[in-house]
Amino acid sequence: MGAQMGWGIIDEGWRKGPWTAEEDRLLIEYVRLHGEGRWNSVARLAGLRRNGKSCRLRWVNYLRPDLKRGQITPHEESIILELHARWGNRWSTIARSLPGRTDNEIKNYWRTHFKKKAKISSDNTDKAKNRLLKRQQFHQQQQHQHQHQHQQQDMQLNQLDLKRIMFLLDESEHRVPYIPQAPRPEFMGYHPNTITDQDQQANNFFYNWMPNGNNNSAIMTEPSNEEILWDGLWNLDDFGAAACATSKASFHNLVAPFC
DNA sequence: AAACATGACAACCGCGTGCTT
DNA sequence: TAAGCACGCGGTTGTCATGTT
Repeated sequence: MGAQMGWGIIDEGWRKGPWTAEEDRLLIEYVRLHGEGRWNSVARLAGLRRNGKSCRLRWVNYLRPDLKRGQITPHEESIILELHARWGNRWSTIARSLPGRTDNEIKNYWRTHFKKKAKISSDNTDKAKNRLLKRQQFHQQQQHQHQHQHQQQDMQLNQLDLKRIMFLLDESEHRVPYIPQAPRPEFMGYHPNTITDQDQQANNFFYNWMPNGNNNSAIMTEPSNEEILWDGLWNLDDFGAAACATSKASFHNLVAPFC
């Protein structure tokens, strides 16, 4: 997609656009030798014609060895939804609760999977929002009166949420033996139709770099009841209704009071 | 079969924050 | 204390793949 469409161009001395396998190799080698950070030195020390920002992004989002690859699992999905309900678009905060997932990945996932549903339902939920606002105003008044009490309660809630998230993740780990998939060339940002021997070589380097021995045969178990439930919920037109429907399970602390 | 729409994802950009000098 | 720098974050854009008409 790149060069012919204006990508891969040199801008003020810096290369832009999709990364090549060779660039990845150089960056991985750089981090292996010097560690993360000092991204602005990468160009000089690693011989890359990329600015520090670009290098950091590539490392954080694709090359870090602890990254999961492959589709977001239903359990991760439920966690994303729950944490987004709590924190909003604080993707990095959400990502911290999902080991191996990046803020960029979660952000993209949210935009493509949830935002449209939310938009569709927004018209239907305007009234609900008004109710929510009124309740929040009421709640704020209460908070003035019992601020100290609420602070303590919030701390307890956060701890409970964290525990539940960890539980969901644990459950997920045990039920779904997740095996990170080797990324397709296009996922790596390379041009699938123009992969050279050098690219292939560097790609092999990447596979060896990734832990747990990547292969493409992700093992999936039968979906659990909860997964089926969530799968069904995504198909509901009224997102708000979905949220209320799941209040017992995942939204207990978040939306149940307003349903 | 072609045109168009949508999904998915990589990458860039601008801004805020915190650290260093 | 202020200025400069590095880094991180969230929003946005661009491109290809896939599905639909």
